[in-house]
Amino acid sequence: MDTMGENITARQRGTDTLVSGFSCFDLRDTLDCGQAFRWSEADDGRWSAVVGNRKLTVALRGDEFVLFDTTFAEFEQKWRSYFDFDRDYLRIMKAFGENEILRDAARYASGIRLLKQDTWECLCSFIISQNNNIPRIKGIIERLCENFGERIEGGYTFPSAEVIAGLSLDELAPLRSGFRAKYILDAAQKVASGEIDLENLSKMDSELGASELMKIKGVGPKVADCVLLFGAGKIDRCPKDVWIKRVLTEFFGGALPECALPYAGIAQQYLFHYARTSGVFDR
DNA sequence: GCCCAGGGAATCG
DNA sequence: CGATTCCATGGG
Repeated sequence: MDTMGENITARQRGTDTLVSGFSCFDLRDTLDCGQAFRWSEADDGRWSAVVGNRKLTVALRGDEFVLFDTTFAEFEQKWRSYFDFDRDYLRIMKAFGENEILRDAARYASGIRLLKQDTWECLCSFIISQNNNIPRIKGIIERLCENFGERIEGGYTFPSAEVIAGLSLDELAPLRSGFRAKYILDAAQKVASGEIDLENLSKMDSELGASELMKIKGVGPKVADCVLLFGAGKIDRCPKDVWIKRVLTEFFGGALPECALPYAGIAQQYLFHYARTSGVFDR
């Protein structure tokens, strides 16, 4: 099974939860690779983000992953699936070994894990991502949360579709999101009204889910695939952004190799990171 | 000033 | 159909 885990162990120590037994995990690779936009690193090496209704702070210490101010029960209920600890990344990387480029990319980006994010936040974030760069995407999302999210200890939550749906285009102006503001509004209205049911996506056929999502203005194949992959657990989706298109044409003759297809989303993450930051395309 | 950025809609031919 | 062009904004 592709969901078989790595036999990780988690235990509570004081107010923190400690996890060990995973094989592939690097915080920068995972939290700053462009799949999620709210994580940031502090001077002491800890990473923090508001996830759902609370702010979470984590760190990697040796071979242990620390979740601060977290109970074991909360880890089991929320963070275990958020950090994708029920997946055997080592076995997937082994499968990728059949292809040389994929093997290199997987080795280069081996610290990436897929984060299971909130579907609505994911939809909104990747609408904002279109024809945009990552630092600016982060800025727009930050302003979205500060302006319309709920104030909590240490930050702001991501505003609900219902809250956004009640706003006007003028009220979204402070985001400075450009032409994307009307897309954010259309997404919020379709979700809040129930016209689009994001909760169903994980159970739905992926192609059907994609066409549902593409009813939203500003959502095309790429954004839809990002929502399915990062927000609905559809591991076989491969969002085709400019980098992946370039990798596919220059290295793979247009499509991912057979060995990558069951985990196309993970291959996509490895290749995206590899293409963008390793310098393979520089020359 | 010019280019581009985790695309997609509108408008061509 | 496929191929261009435009879209707001900000950083290099």
